[in-house]
Amino acid sequence: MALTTVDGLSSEPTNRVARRRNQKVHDILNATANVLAERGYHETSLDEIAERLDLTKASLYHYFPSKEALVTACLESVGKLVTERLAETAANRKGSASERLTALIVVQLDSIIREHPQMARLFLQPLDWPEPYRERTKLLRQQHDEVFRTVIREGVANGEFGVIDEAVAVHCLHGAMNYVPVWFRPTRKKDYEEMYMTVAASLLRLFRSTPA
Amino acid sequence: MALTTVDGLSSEPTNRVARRRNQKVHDILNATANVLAERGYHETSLDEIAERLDLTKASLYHYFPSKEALVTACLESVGKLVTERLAETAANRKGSASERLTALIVVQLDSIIREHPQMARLFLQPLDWPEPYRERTKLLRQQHDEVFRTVIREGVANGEFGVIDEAVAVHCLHGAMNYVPVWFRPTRKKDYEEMYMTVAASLLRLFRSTPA
Amino acid sequence: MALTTVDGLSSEPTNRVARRRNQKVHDILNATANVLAERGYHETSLDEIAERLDLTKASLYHYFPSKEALVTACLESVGKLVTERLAETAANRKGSASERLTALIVVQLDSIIREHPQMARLFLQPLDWPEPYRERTKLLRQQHDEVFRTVIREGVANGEFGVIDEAVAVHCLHGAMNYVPVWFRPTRKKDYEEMYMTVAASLLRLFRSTPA
Amino acid sequence: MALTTVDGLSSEPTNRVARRRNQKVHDILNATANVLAERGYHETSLDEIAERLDLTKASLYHYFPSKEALVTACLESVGKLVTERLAETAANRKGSASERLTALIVVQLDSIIREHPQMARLFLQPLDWPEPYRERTKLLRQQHDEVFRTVIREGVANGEFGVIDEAVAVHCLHGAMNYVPVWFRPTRKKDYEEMYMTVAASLLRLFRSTPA
DNA sequence: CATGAATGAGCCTTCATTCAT
DNA sequence: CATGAATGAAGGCTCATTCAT
Repeated sequence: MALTTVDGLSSEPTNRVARRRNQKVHDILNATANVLAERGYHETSLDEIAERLDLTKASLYHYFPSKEALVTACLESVGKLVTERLAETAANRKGSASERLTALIVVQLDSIIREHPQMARLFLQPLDWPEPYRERTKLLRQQHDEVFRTVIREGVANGEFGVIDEAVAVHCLHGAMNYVPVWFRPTRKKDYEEMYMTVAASLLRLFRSTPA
Repeated sequence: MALTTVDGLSSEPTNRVARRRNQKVHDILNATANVLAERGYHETSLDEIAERLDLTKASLYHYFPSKEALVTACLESVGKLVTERLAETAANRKGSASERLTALIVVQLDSIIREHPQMARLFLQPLDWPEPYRERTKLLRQQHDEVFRTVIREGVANGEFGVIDEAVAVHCLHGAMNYVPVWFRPTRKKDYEEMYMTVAASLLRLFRSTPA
Repeated sequence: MALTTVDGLSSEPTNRVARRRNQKVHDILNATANVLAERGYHETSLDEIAERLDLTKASLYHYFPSKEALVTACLESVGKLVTERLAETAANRKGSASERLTALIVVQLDSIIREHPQMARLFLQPLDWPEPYRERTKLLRQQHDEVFRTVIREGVANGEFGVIDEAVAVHCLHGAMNYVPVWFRPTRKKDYEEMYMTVAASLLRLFRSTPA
Repeated sequence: MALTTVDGLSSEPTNRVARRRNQKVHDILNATANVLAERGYHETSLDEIAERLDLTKASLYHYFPSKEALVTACLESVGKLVTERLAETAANRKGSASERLTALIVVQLDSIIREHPQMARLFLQPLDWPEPYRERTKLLRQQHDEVFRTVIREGVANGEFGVIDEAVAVHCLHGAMNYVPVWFRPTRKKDYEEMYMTVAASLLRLFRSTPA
């Protein structure tokens, strides 16, 4: 499974040494994301991450002080990426709220199914992660939520959407979207797009205003 | 092993012994469910289960041949309970499909939030469980799904409901419902009922037929 | 694998209770011998012995105070049986020493291969048994040896046999005989008799006096 | 009990790290061989091996992935050593077949009694080892056998030896030789050599051709 | 007598973490 | 920087043995 890169490192390194280090950190986060996606948190061992990088376990400790720090950094980096991609989509103000929400849903589904499968685990299954991670991932989820909330509020404001309880509706949207990887098994490449649209159309009904 | 009794006295002791054993099995499954709910599968150790029962780890092996067997029995026992409760609710044919689906959602939410918090993990998070459990829990989820599907089909048949894709809609319903424990934090007892109704009302929109 | 009975209990029990107990002890020793023969000492658990008797592990402790006592009793009982059978054979004074030694070898081979396979383990592999057994089995081996020694001495006395060192020759005989179960794999029933005779003929060469 | 070294590592290590590792592996195999020889397979625990090396059990897993792998490596390394020593002896074509077979027997006895007592267990007692080992040790025994067979065949070819059944005779030879550690208890150093010669002389009678 | 229950000690194995080189 | 080595803590499982009923 080829995943896109994962960390958000961007600030230009001051010198070659720092650049090298940043590159390495980037590689490590990438490998971590892959293992996390394939095996799930509890089956992820430092040994496996190190092996994929042709490194030793001990070397990982030069870049991250603990497994927790490594995994947290990985989650935050992936989370940031996904949220940014969503934010870009939301920033395009063209089209109706429905169209824009549909676009967000499609982006989210593509993220957690094809780009960053580990995120589905993160969003969906925080209960199964060890305590230390829960607080941190909560923040990630909130930022992520915010993007959806904005579009939904605009839809409500212009009468296109109508919800009983905004917070609840957003949570339901979230639960439904992140549950997709559990049941979706594509056989053809085309299946992805079809499923994205079907799911989006279904979920839009949570928000569309109903005629009096 | 029953010895042939010479006198006419029926052998009650065997019965009492069996009852005792059943009680103990029941207690063990209960303790297991609790630990599972509190810690999640991967943090659940036989030692902790045993400790809560004032037993040693080894004693658990008198009742279950392995951790896998114990957890599986626990899941199936709770799963059966939940599904039965749902089935009872569905069996009550009074009211519209909407009313009955609402009732199902409320029962399900109450089950996974108050009665059997460990079930949320089961329904929501199969990806993070070790391989041997996935197949078995899949069956449980399917039986569970079936109850909802039946009511939804009836709603569709009588024109009350209209869906784009039944399977997708049911999956979305499930994802949304089982995600509730992740975000819901009640402060007052009354909160539960309110939330149940709000969530149910929101999710019904996934199914209600929209006017042409 | 059906083995013949194993203990040497014979002294007439004084009453019915004692007779019952003796019968039970007899059964237990038999079952133990079977499990020992099939699994070897280290794979033999009290649970398996008990199961074959439709008893519980705890019940075995009514008859033997420990696993060690049970196994020891079993070994001694089987050992006695085998030695007695050998002694009977040796007691028949007809024939040359060669003929009589051949008969002993055949009896011994039949004992450890068909009748009491567990004995082969005992005679051959005392090194792998826990310390407490070694001393006790040593005595058994000596008694067993004695039967062979007697016939061999007679052969030496009448000039039929000639050995360099009697003790060494007897040990060699023993090692060779008890090693047979390791390499012998019969395909037809007839194979047994053929092998017995071939082995006996080969081993007799250890003793037959050589012409000057 | 002091044993000679045990592994066959010879290819010069490329660097100091590799050399260190090889040395450690060598030490571990040695310690394993010692414990195996003293306690037998079933009483051999990783803890005891580790303790003799001033290591923890976990450290052993840096060198061998399992107990089975460790023991197997140990057996193969010792087996190779013994077989090589025998092969060297057999390669010396000087002398009659009798003389050469005598030399082989002496080497074998010295190997299993003084050099590698654990080997006696291996050759003698495969029945008591867990299944996974049996196949592997079978091969070792066959290679080992082959050396003896070659010399015996030569003796037969030149009329010096005459056997009823070659395979049976070789098996008897093996059984007798490997049984020696069970009964031999030396009191003086000189005893070893005396016993070697006595046993060899006795066993040669299994093969020497008898005058018509 | 017989048994179900309970246990303590022991075993193999895994893994995040530390440290000297 | 990188690594091989080492480890402590923990986990699942087995089994001979004890004991109250």
